[in-house]
Amino acid sequence: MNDLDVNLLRGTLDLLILKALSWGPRHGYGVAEWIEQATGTTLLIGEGTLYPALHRLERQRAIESEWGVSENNRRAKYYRLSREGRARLQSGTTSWQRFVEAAARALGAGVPQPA
Amino acid sequence: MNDLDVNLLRGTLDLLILKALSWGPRHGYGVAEWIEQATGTTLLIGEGTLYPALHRLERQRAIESEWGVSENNRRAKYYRLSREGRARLQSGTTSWQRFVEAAARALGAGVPQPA
DNA sequence: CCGCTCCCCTTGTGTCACGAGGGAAGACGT
DNA sequence: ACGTCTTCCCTCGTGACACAAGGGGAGCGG
Repeated sequence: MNDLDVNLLRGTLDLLILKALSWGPRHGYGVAEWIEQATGTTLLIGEGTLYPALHRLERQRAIESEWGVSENNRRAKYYRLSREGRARLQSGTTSWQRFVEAAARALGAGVPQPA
Repeated sequence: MNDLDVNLLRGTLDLLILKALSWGPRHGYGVAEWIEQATGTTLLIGEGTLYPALHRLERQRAIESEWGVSENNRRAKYYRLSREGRARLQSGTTSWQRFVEAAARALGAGVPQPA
């Protein structure tokens, strides 16, 4: 059905990850779970999407990692928001909203009757 | 300021173009103008972004083109929405809204106090 | 005839979501 | 002891695409 959703994630995924970590450290797997649940299973993040994104954010110093043990007694890498990450979450969310509002306004205007 | 807007256009540009044409034929330049104006100059579409997108949509039979003369007496290619294009505008807008709502819900939840 | 605006186009570059792969290690049943 | 399942990590190749930087032609006003 919705094979068009593709690409929409661009520019939003990073924000979702940062938001997932805004309540405290989480391991990668948990971030994906949070996103799925927080969006009512509308957004499903594959591992091939998630992990590169985490590494990217870490390289950009938006998040920091530390090995630990999960609640299921598994080896897990816990990510935590850095100060820059928190700032980026805020400014990013703001401009995301600006973008969405602008686009929604353009897309939402009255639809002319079809033929 | 907002150098972060980048990438957000992905998956939205096509819809904006289709929407621009939903009121009648327009040439490429006019499409860009419409988008800029309809979004309150929040979204500025470069020509290197616009024309490939138009060609893409035409290749996908969402729009059709025809050479003509602009209101400024210039040679111009006019684009018109096809039936498929109109259908795609509708379904695309719906799933765009679903995506945005889901993301907004996830991003909008209460922000924990910083440190 | 010079510059400006309008209007068209292409190529190269980088980013990135995604699918498909691979692996280790705890838990659990038999 | 030994599959199998789940949790958790990772990488690589591919395709899509926004964007900047180029190039051009043609009307128009000075």
